[in-house]
Amino acid sequence: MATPADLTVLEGPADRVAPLLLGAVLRHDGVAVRLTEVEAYGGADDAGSHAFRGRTPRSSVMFGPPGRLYVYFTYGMHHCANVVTGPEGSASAVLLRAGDVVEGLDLARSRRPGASDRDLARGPARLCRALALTREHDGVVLGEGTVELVPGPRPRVWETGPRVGLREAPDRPWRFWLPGEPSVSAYRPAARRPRRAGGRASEE
DNA sequence: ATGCTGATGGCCT
DNA sequence: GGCCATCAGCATG
Repeated sequence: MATPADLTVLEGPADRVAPLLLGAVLRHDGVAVRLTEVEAYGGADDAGSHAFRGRTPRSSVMFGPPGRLYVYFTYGMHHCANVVTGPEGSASAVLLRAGDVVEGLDLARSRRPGASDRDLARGPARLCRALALTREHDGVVLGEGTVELVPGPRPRVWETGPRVGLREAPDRPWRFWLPGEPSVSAYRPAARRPRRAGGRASEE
């Protein structure tokens, strides 16, 4: 059994920690993923953060100490995982957007039927699926249970841009990724929902 | 390659 | 009741 990974890197604010997680390996239940794309959330004035309007049942883990997983459920079918960073109480976290499967390839394939290897963990919900992370893992302490995070060498280069799928704070370049990685998802501005045509003319 | 859209349910006002 | 830190499928160029 290996010594626990040093996670002191997580103690800083999310936008400073996020790029340092590029290249880190997250392992759970037979599959490990090397992170290639992440996003920072939280802090005092991030309108795009789940914590922006204060502590709620869903976001409460974000307000706790760094080194835990914050996993939420969205769109009625998808899970997304974050690593909570510091300082404690700042409600900061790094969303794990994409990675490469580096262990347990066959298991990951079986969890994502029909997906190409490149797509196995390309996108936050796909990454959770490949790693079998669900709301059951919300709040777990990294390294103490079945979820392990092993930081890699400090990345030397990365790129930044606006976060994906957010209407708020499109100007804040808090998405970080490794250049040239096939598993990095394409940028898409937040979809504005089509309102149902003009009013209530539609029937049921 | 890009673009739209439905699925589907928890979360929050 | 409206809004999603999304994805797959299908359409089109």
